Amino acid sequence: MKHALTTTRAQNFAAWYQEVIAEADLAEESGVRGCMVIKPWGYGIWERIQLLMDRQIKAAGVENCYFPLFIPLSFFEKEADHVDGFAKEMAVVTHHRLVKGPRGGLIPDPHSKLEEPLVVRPTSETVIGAAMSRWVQSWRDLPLMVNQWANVVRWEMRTRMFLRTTEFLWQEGHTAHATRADALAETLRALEMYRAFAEGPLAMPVIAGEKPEHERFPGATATYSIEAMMQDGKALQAGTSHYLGTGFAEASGITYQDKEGGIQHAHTTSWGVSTRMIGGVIMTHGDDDGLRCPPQIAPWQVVIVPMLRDDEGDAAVLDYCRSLHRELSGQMAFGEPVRVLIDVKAAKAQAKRWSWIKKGAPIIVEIGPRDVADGKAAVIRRDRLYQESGKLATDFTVRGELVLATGAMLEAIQSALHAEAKARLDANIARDVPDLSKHFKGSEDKVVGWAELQWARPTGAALEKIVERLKALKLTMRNAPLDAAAAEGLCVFTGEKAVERILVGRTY
RNA sequence: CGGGGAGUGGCGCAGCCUGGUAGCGCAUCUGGUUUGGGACCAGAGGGUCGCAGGUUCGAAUCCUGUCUCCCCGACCA
Repeated sequence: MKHALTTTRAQNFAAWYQEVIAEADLAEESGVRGCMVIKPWGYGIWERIQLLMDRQIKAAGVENCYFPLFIPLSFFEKEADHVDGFAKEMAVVTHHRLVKGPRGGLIPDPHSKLEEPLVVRPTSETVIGAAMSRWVQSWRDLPLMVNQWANVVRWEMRTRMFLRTTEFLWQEGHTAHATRADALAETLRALEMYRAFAEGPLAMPVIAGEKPEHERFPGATATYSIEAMMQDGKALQAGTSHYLGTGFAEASGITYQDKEGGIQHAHTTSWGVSTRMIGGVIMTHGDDDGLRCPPQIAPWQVVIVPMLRDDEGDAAVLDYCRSLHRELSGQMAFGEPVRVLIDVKAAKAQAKRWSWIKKGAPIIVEIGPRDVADGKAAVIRRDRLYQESGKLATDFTVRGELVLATGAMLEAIQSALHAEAKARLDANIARDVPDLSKHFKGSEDKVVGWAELQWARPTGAALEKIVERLKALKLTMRNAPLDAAAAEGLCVFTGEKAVERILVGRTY
């Protein structure tokens, strides 16, 4: 069977990933280190993610706002762990004007040097904390819950499109609460929102759990994540939610007067998901013909491709497409009107078909003169592209039947993608692993997945030793699943009594 | 940042060692024949070789610097 991509997942997963991004027109290199241009199809997916996530955020009573891109350096110096975590990856603005340099070209004007350098935000706890300190006076001001959709910059050593870019787009929620219990509840509420979002609109099964101590967000008291398994068995951290304790409140002076008249520090949280999720969707649902975009986040769910012949028959084909477009757009899927596009681009029908296959449009409908005559439509479902014979599975359906079936078909595609990924996740978590190095041997070339281990959760030097041991096997601890069974055996690392179960695996 | 590889029409590459002002495939455009698994034939357009210096009569080719990309490590949403 001939596939649309030249590199298959089995041959070279990393090269395949890049080819999908290029061939599906999701993004391209920009010429600026680690920064990408997100193209319309890729950005359209992000807009769908934004729209659906934003509804969830608002439904939880969190309000959107916007904070500055530039953060005074001194803000970062207030929280010691936070600085340590981010210091080595900051973009810093030191000047505000350019002048002609001695050797031609432009250089920063020495006279325009800033009194205090500005950092391009890598995350906004510090600025938002400063605002919260002004906004919060009384227990009546709590909880204070805000969110912003923004870009952030982290100067990473090594970048990969969508997965780790120097600049990325995300959503960051920041909340302040009166008590630890309230803040923890909000942290877990956000985590559950992410879990449900990944499993729903993204059709991407994940494990929600708590990060071990050494994997926490800089400055956090507790960090939770959702972890997705890519088709090569590696883990992708697809969202995080942090309980920040009172550390940031102390650093920023977020205090309130309680009912008894005493002054208290607020308990804060932060939580975010980013454009990385698109990378996760690619590596979860992509196949050797490109992306398979889950219908809920597909910018276009149904693409009608007219088969035009540059003759007098074209007008009838286009008319037919337009009325079909009207009928399909009147259908509902996932509680929203179906998003339908007629691809009228002046390109050959076959070329258009393959471009939409590579982009992963869930349903492709081809209309030629024969369909107009028969009152039918040729339907291709992206999740089941081929027949057993290896031929494209094109279903010639009566037009009216297609219209009525479309909503259910989109929902079926969404479920099928999720079920496929869920089966893979479940099949690749090993629960009885006596010998880690043996188990993960060759995991670079074959899918090994993760191991769920019982451990004693030691701290300090004992933990460091375990981390080093895992590192030698290229493994990291992902999270301790919230819904895991209680530990009942001995720690695989120390032999002590185990206190929880933790996932380990290779990661992106 | 350390080790390795690479930047040549939109994309993928050859040419570089042994300097003499660019070539191939795909894509694009035009015309014709085609048309439900990525059509065929004929013709045409498009690059000064990542960028900046240097050596030379002459640089894609040699030298230096620099930027970017890919792979491996350290770092990470």
